[in-house]
Amino acid sequence: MSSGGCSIVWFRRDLRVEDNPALAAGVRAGSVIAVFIWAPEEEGPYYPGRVSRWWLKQSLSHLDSSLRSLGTGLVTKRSTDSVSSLLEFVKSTGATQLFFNHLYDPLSLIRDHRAKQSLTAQGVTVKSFNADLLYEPWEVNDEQGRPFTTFAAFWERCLSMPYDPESPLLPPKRIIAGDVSRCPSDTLVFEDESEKGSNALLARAWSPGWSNADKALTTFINGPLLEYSENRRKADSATTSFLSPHLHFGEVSVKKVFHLVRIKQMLWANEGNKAGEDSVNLFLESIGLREYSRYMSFNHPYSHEQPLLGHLKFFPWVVDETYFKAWRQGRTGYPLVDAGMRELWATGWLHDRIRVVVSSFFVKVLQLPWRWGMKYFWDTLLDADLESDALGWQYITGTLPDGREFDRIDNPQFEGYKFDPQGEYVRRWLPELARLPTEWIHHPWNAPESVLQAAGIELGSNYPMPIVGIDAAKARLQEALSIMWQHEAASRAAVENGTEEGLGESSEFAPIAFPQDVPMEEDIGPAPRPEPPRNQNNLPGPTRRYEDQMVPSITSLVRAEEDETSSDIRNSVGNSRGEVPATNVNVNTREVSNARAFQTVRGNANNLLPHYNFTMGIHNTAEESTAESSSTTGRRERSGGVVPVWSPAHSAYSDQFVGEDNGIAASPSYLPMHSQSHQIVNWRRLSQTG
DNA sequence: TCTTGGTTCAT
DNA sequence: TGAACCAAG
Repeated sequence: MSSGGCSIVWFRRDLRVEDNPALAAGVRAGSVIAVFIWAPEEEGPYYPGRVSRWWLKQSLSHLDSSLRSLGTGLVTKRSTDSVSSLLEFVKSTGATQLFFNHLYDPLSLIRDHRAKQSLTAQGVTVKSFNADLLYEPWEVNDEQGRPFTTFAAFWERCLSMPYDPESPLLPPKRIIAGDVSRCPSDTLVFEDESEKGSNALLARAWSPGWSNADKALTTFINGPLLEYSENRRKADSATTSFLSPHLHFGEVSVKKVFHLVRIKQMLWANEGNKAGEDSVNLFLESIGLREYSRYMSFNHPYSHEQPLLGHLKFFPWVVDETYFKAWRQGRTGYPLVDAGMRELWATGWLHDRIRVVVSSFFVKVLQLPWRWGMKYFWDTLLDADLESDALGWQYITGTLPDGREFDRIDNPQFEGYKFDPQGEYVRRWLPELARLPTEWIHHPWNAPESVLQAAGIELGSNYPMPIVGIDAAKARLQEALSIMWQHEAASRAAVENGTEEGLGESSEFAPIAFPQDVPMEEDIGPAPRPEPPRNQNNLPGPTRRYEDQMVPSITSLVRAEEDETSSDIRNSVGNSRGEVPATNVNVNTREVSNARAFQTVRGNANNLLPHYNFTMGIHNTAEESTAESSSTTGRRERSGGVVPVWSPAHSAYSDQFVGEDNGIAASPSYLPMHSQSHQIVNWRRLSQTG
């Protein structure tokens, strides 16, 4: 490759030296300057939560020492604008190349594209790579060359691709250090004083860093993997892989995971080990879901803030901060839900099953706006991952074509006996119920008074009554759904009659703000109130609001002319969905031709694009561009000359989903108002078992 | 072997 | 709720 020039390797969520194509490219090209830029403000509302920042800190120092032992250190920079920082790096080091690995969340897609353009304009050669997925999103398409819309089909295709995922790369043997004398590292601050105490506990349970990730992987594959299928019903986390935070920060490569698991798979298949095979399939499926989350994010950049199926726009969410608080604190009166929420609160971790239970309860029983829940997960989960969490919440909320039906409520009582038959999980996290016999552990409200007394429980006092009855919730949900469909129909009619006036302007559909700061209070406080009062419509619930809530809105859109209520979810024809922000204007020819492999973005006057504005006060790149989908079946771009630009997804496909323009004008800047909401968890109050 | 009714489980 | 699976007939 290149002639001993100096290259910058930009680390992000690929904090490993093994199987890191960007690093490998840098090493191949000559001397390397490894950089990490900490610019959390760029993430807008998704400023990483406390536990997540703790992990990042450890992981970076781990990476730094690995790099040092290979010959160079990690240069760290505090910044509010990654791209400017990169330009400064170039200036102060004379680097002639930039290498990095792809990310697929909307902000990264825009930022990385901008980085590529700015640096290219300075004469820097920029190359980017796939280090996060088995296959790039644009490689996986159906027969017609369109993206899949259901997970099963997507995953089946992944597993039967005509070519295997690339084999993982070995770590470099050594790295020639570039000259960094003129760009000293900044000391990055990831935690404040108040967070240190809580963070200290994390180190007991977790070991961030790529080589630890590697150990965790080996341990899992040689141990719990075999029984993964057997154990999946248990609420207890002990049998999970514990890889998700490692994977989130790219400490271990998915390709390597896949590779090693496949080896086991063949082994077990040869032995006729049925349990092993089942387990492998199941585990790979969860890897597949992670892939799918990137796939969805790439194809539908708004899926973290908007329902993909349009009718959900019209769901009348219950806006009740008391409910929200009860849920966060694990005081809903449903033991399984409460145990889960306490575990999350105390450890930043939750078994996947229980994530489904608590989020489903959140959306269907409490009928709180799903993005509140998603934001809370973001703030508290150790493995908080925007794409995965968005997929999960959309699944629960029934806004995916293959998601759960919205109108079926899972009963936490029954789920309790399913996932935690002996009540051990509940007893561990809800000490106040520890003495309750198993017979009543998942429905204490039915227990005879004498039993409660013997167990030292006073319902409504030291453990709450159910915050909402399941029957009441069912009725309320039916009601809400019928309202939703009415509105949906009305809106559709309005669109057809051309009388559509813009729902975004009606106050009824105004965005629902995230509750003012939601710190986890020091004390748990009194039991939440029981049934909410009826409102003026005689709905058995408190205030409802329409429109999907605006909570963590990364971007705000100025509405494109015609399309915000193309809420005909499945069949509407129309080409006006604006989902492609900004490829830039000055795309050089080579890039365009490469980019076309990704179905990229070029001029077509028919497509109106919304103008994209970052509202976080970080940048203001209101770029405009037009889009066209080319039907190229994705050509593989192994050495990656191109940053994946936002995929324009086929209109035929996209029309199944709500237009990714929600018609809501600028949201109030979220971050300034809620900058504290991530530092919330209080450990000391909770039992630390195990 | 084909049917059927009961279970289990949803990405 | 419905598809997929399994045991008994």
